[in-house]
Amino acid sequence: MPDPHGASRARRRARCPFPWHGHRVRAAMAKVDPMSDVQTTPKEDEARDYSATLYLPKTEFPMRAGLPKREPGWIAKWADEQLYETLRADSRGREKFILHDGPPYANGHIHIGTALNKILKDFVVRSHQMLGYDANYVPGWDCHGLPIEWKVEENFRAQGRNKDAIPINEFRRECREFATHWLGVQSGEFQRLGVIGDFKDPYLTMSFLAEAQIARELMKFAVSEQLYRGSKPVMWSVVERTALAEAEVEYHDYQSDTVLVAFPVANVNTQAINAVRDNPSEPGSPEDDAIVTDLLEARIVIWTTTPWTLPGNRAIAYGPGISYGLYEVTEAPAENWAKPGELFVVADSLAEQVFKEARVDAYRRRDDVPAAVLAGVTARHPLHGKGYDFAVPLLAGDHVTDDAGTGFVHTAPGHGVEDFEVWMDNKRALEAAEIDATIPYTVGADGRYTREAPGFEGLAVITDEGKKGDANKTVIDALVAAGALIGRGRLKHQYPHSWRSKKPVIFRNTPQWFIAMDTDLGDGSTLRTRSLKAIGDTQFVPATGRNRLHGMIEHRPDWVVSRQRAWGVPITVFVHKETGDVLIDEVVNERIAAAFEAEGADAWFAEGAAERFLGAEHDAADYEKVDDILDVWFDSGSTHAFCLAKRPDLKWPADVYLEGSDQHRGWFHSSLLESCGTRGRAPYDTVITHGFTMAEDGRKMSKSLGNTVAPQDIIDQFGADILRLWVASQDYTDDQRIGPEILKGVADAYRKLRNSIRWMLGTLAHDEGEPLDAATAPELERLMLHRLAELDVEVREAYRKFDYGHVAHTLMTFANVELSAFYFDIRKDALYCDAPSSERRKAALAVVRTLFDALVGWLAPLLPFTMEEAWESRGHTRSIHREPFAAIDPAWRDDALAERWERVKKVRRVVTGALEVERRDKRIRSSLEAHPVVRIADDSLRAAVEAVHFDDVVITSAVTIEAGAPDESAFTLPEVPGVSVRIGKAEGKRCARSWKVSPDVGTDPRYPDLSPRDAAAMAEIDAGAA
RNA sequence: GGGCCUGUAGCUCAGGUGGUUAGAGCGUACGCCUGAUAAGCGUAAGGUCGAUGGUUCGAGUCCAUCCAGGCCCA
Repeated sequence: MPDPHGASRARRRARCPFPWHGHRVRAAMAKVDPMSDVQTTPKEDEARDYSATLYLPKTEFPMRAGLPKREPGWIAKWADEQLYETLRADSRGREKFILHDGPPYANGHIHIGTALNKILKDFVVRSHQMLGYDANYVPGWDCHGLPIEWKVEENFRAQGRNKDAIPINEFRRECREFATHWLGVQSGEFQRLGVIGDFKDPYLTMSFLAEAQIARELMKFAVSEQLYRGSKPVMWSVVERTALAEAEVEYHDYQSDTVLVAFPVANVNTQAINAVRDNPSEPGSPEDDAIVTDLLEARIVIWTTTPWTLPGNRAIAYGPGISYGLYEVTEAPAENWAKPGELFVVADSLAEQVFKEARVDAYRRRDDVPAAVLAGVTARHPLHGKGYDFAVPLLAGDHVTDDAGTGFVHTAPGHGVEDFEVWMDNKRALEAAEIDATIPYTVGADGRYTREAPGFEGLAVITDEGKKGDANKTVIDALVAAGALIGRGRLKHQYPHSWRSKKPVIFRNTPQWFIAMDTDLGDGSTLRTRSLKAIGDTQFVPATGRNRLHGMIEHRPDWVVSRQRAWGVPITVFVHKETGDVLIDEVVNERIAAAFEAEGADAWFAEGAAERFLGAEHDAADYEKVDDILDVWFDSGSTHAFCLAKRPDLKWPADVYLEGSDQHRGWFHSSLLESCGTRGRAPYDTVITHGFTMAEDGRKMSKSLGNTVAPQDIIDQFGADILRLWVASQDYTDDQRIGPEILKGVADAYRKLRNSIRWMLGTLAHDEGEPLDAATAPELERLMLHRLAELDVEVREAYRKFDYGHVAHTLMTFANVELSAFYFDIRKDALYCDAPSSERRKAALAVVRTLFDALVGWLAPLLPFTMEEAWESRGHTRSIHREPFAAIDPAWRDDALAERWERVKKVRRVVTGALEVERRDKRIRSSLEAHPVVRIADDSLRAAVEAVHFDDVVITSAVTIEAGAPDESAFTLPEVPGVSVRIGKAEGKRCARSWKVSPDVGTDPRYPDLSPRDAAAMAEIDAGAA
């Protein structure tokens, strides 16, 4: 049997031994305009090469994008032509759509999460610009704060200079320079991603204007009396005389004294017990009486590794889920601290261990002590009668465990975060019980006891050298003397140390500034109620963000806004030395703000600042100038105030805030509080959150696992548009994944899309701009216009809903399935071969042009580089980014037509299936060799097929449609009942130009090797060239 | 440990109010074309819908528990 396949291969090889030469030859030919390169005198002795007479795709738009190299060129071009400024001018007077930028922190290079964030913002901005808004984007940077201070401090240390020895404004100047450097770096990195915005005039939290406005905002809180001075324990390094953040602390082994201390029960409130009991209908049952009587004789045992905090003790915390017992010591050595007959309350699971440490030989459990009973217990301080005569309430705390200690936690609200929180949570109840909720300042900045630790004043907890002082020993001695100590020991454990001095740190109570969540603002609302209402008025994408933010605001404590730092906006407040009142004077406040606007916040720290700002009206000697720095969250929470509200090219409130979902705790949160406190509503209408970027396996990226992906690497290897397409093809509201396989997939998808655009460009090289007339266009063209009308609605809606995944998936599927594999494939014959005068060809060109304009526009927000390139390749000199989305006539929509074509496509599938069998069995190779005979039982279906050029639709040289029941021996598809297809060989000769097989080839004697259509086309071409 | 959230083919995603053999694109394999050519077309394979238990005539869809992962707290 002959092998036609092999033979044809052999023939090709014989013609050209170097197959790859073909590319060059064809490429060279493709550059020649077929219109001017027509052979006018066909030679009779050899077959004429008609390929030069076809309207083949012709374009300089390369198949391979070379994005990493070429993208910077587009950026330079946009800068040259001042695209951003032009867009603003273009859209002057339009409705504004404002996405307000959440400021990244100005230190270090951007990472993949930052890139995702900025790209998403760019999608929002560009798509709304093309939807017809004035979508102005002003990027911003967060410039103050600790991390920059650390770096600057490090730099000074490298020069052998200590932070304390540097004048504060010199230090601040260095911080400013550091931030300036990094925001410059990041600005370049953002622009490299294709982000468009006002990079020449961004907003900075350290600009003088911002610093002035931030101070103004803070002073608004002072004026409305939402700002108050309270206290809070902070980690304190005695050696360095400074507060430390958690990140500045490292844990090292440390030997601590441990003590078991007994607190005598002072009072048992049976009412309180009953209030907590499951069955309050049985108050004062005999059982309870027994416990109460016993308890009044008993002592509650605590265990601590910091005996020096006992003067600061104000409460005892117990675990509501822990089972406690009342124990009696029955045997103990003489002279033991815990003596036979004494009663102690401890957690059951820890009793054995506690009594062992207390050197008790034998004990017995007398009774249960339910948590409900403990709720009503008040104890006495072990140093009662020596200046510690207050009540020590028992408080429920979820932080209490029964895996170590006694099941009771000695609570000194000034010396621990959890202690502080339990204390504050119970503040109202304590005050109701007439217990003073004030937290004492028992230890000073020098690490020594103050007057508020009676009997121990002046003793050092930690010395200036970082060694243990006498505090522990003295306190323990006092406890022994009071008979309160029942055990002691030593423990080596991990204990926080300063990362600089490596010396141990302590928690000590310090004055701090708070913004009250629950102060009545005069209209019955509080910051909390206002914020919760504002959350209700805000739209969240995804919707779950509302719950998350609501839950946080609902339960958060007052906002601590003070930091004992150097680099930031100061808390510009004066406190009267005697009354402790905050000075409220608008004249002073305005003096401060005006000075900041002119000189920056450094003015607060300049010589004579207090006198300058207080002026003649107030005596500076009467006031304390607060030198604390504002929490940077207050800075960024105020961006709406100094950026949105101040810039005439923006508006307040913003349409959209868009950040990572971690910002529910951060920027969304602080902006909401700030804005509700000063303006009564949120600074945004919509909050969009994105998830986090994970490695390919769905796990967190980490340097140690080596699964990190840097945006710079992706840009260098693939280009920014690939990174952007990655962003667009993910559901950003959830966590995303990235890695080599995923990027390869994105690059593949990009290449396919790019090729479809390239083909359109090549085809449109022959477009002479014949106007589109939908009414007279062939059905197939009208079908494509119908789809455009549908897509127009779909794409615009998806952009309005910020659903970029939907845009990307829809458009890529459309380009692949309906264009490349269907419409383009079918219309190649008409577009390549039809005569210059062909209406069909002109209609197809007009539709391809319309498709191109629509697609390039729709994709421009996602792929700004590639679409600009495509747009320019069409000969446009005006950037695609200045265009609105293409105007699509809604009248193009024709559902009846589309429905008919859906059925035609089904029949097409049967034909394609039948052709595949023929190909597999080597009866045909190209579909143009086939002549399908299609038998259709259903009349309306047959009519639909007959109404179209079905041979074109299935890309065969001929087709026959028959009525009748399906031929069982022919090819059928179960999902398309009533249709059978038999494939015959197309009869006649192959047309040398169109390659279609037809008995009519040679009808025109002038072109014996052509079909009539091609002959007529050639006649026109030859005549035109003559 | 608490709050919020996620888990559908190798990859990226669809799957209103529970209803026949769970879909798409890409990728893969195979075939065709060689006039989109480091391209284009076709066909096919590929899923215990994270797991288990329950509600129901019927669950990817509802409930519970568990597992894995994420963010924020502790």
